[in-house]
Amino acid sequence: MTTNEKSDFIREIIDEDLKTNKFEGRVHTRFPPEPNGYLHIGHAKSIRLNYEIAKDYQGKFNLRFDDTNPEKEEQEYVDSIIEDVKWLGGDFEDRLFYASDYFEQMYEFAVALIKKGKAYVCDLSADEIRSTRGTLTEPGTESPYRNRIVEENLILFEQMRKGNIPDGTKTLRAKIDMASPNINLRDPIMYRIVHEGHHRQGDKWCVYPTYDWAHGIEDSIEGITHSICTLEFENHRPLYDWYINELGIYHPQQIEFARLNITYTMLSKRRLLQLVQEHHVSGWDDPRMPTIVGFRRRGYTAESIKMFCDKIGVSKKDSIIDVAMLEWSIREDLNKNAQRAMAVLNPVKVIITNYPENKVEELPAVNNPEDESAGTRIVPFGRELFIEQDDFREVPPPKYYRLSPGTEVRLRYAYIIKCAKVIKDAQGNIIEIHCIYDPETKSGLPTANRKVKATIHWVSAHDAVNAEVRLYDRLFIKEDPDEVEEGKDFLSNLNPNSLQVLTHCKVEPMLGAAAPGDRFQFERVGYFCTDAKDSKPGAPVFNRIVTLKDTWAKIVQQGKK
RNA sequence: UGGGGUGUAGCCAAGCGGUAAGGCAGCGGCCUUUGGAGCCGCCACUCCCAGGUUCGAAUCCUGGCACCCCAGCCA
Repeated sequence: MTTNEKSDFIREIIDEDLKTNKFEGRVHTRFPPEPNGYLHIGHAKSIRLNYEIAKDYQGKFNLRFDDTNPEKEEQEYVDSIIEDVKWLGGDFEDRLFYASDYFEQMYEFAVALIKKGKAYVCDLSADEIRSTRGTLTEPGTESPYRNRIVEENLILFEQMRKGNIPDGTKTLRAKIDMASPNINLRDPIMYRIVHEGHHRQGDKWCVYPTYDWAHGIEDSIEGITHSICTLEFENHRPLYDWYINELGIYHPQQIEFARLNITYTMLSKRRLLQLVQEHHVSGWDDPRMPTIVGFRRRGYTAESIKMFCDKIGVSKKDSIIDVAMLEWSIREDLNKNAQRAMAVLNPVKVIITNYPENKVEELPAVNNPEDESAGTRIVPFGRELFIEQDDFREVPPPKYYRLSPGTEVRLRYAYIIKCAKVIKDAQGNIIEIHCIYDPETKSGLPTANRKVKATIHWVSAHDAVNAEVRLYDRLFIKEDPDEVEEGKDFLSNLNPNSLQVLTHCKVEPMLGAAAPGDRFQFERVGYFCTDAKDSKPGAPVFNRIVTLKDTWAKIVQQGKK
């Protein structure tokens, strides 16, 4: 096996099927979302898995909405899902399908099952069905309507469809085995009556198929070969197979894999909806959300998410991926591709007292040290600058390399400066740092190579652009957001500091013209993305995508232990 | 207590009877005009446990144990 050949248990199954010619050499996968919410990174894992498999085996990949429940589904979700799947590179070409387009066919199949004596109309209420289903250890009891004659079932089912039977009073059930150890086989419900408009079908239907009944039919109609889903559907596979076998239709193979979990991250659609509805976040696209729209607004690239999905692999083991893996993916991408810039988030003024009063120099700065073709740009330098408050300490702690009274640092792309004096206000806050520069140390000069411990970034005070910077941190303070004290829920694990807004940042001129969605590395700070909604020309707003790895922070951290 | 799954390092994950890949994290060092990046090195004498088969077992057999899923007219 070559090193770059992918291998996982699903591909092994496909290889075997190819060998035995189970599907005449075809590979056809699908991603079947229910349009009841926005896609999150867990869906990205599934999209990439299904798409990559189809691509690698020269097969096909479908996008199919599993829109069988009108009570929860909306067109807004359909639209966002299509956009997100495309953004993630899931190319379904012209194969965009809707389960609801198969409703007539499903209805006919149901009639066929009734005629076979394998399905019946049941008058039991939801409560009665629950109480007759039995338990995990005890068998259920048969419905008194189980042996209705075919003709009666046909008539009643038609009436259900016509809409003259109230919600919840009748269902169509498969006649399987009330004593099965697999509860899914205890006469499962195929249709329920729901008088609710459907986002695509309008009022055409008032009976809606359940997942188990619908899904295999959908896969079969589309000629799917490998129907890949998550582990919780493993118990449903016998039912998936039963329906298809009884119908005698083309039979795809269902395969289950472990869904994605990430530390400090909530990936439950229901809970993400709750975060949005209760305004714990600004919306589905809040940059702290693990949704695809959230990651996109935050500044994550599609490429980084693809890399992440490749790296985590696929198996049947319940797993929780370290969020550091995700952060690694975006740094890996942006280190190679992001334009560098200088931005001072928490500014303090530096005055270079021996630098001429009105002099301005235009200094060349490298756009990307990892990519020579990115070229250079010009940054203005002058007598008054802003530097990061963190880059100066009046009393430097051990191993602190940056500026402090009497020490020297290099200003990136400029000169070496030495701190001569600290100016404070009446409260003792540092308001100015007076330095002297050494003209011989200008970057590029042969005499510039004097070693100093640190290089710091800066922005010319005269030319600085004011910016807002939003520092995002993890949304939850616990690795497992669901790990809570008695009586509390996951909301108690929300990180109160997940968003910090800085409104007085000073950034280099080039950043004033940044377009929405542009990504930068603010040197020594992190990767940032111009906010697509709130950033304006001349008044830019930047989202922090991820920090740079910070060795100094680690030293500080270790010092505290 | 029924059924279905899963156990390889802190987190993922290869491995398919021939003597434990790789990545993330971590830890050293080198290099550096980003405390970034890069480079080098370290990081499982052992694969949930106990027996057995075998010249040889993470891989096969037997018996345990732990964890996850299932009692929606959700998907």
